[in-house]
Amino acid sequence: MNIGDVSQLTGLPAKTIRYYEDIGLIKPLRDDNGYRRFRNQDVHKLNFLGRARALGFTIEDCRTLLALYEDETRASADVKRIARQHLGQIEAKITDLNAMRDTLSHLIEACAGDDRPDCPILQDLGGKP
Amino acid sequence: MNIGDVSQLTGLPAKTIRYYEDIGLIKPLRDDNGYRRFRNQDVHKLNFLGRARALGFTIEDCRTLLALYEDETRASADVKRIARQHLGQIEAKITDLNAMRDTLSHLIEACAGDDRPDCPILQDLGGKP
DNA sequence: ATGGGGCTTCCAGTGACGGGAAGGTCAAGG
DNA sequence: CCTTGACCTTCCCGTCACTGGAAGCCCCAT
Repeated sequence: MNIGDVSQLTGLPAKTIRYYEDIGLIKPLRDDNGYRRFRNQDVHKLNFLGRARALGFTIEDCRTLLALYEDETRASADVKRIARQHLGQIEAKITDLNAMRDTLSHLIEACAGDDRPDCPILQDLGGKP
Repeated sequence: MNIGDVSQLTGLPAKTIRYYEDIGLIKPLRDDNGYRRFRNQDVHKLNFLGRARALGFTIEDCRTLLALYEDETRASADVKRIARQHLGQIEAKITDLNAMRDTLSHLIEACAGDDRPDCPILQDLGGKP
């Protein structure tokens, strides 16, 4: 399989697949013409990576998770620890964003949004003295 | 005022303040020795920028908001439009993160987290066939 | 005069790719 | 046989909003 087929199959852009090879996440073979040749295991790994990335894991987390995935003697505790840590970061980000959303939506509600210059949003940003 | 004082006052790193000058958000004066000399209006702008950035506005949004802030003849509708657009992006991100959190927390709950290799998290990432 | 802190500029790196150029390869159609 | 067009390759730069670090000037206190 060439990179285009794999891109179709996995939904990952060819650029991303090449990048994943660059950083050593996958190691497809090469044809005589220099084209990458992907085996089923490569496609499988790429699907794994796509799902892990969709859950927001960093590339380095993905590297570790993939290694654990391939390691038959892993301890599920190692996986769980990574996932919990990531979950914590997600929750922290959600908290931040919720705070931003609340502040912003209040300000937006208070703003007339007409052609006059008076604006609670700018007042707030300016330090509303 | 030198950059260190302003950094203290605004809570922004000196590096960030220099960066904001680089990209034209502020224009502090210069002393004869080449040091930046900040006026009150510069500090005020930096505080504005700090608050806008804390609400997650991009630098380009900040540039526009700052221009509106300084424009006595602005229409509050312009400000509100930017804020609403940003709010939409925040809400979209929250939705994404909530989905990730839900998926992740279910998987984490299902994972024993001991020294055995069986792991629903990896099963899911692997495509749980 | 020496030491230490503060200031300056400039260069490079971050994460996870995306855009685009320059050029090789392959199958089909004229 | 030639050309066209779709693929593929590598390489380099750009993204966003900074951050780190090096090399060097400036100023004040001891």
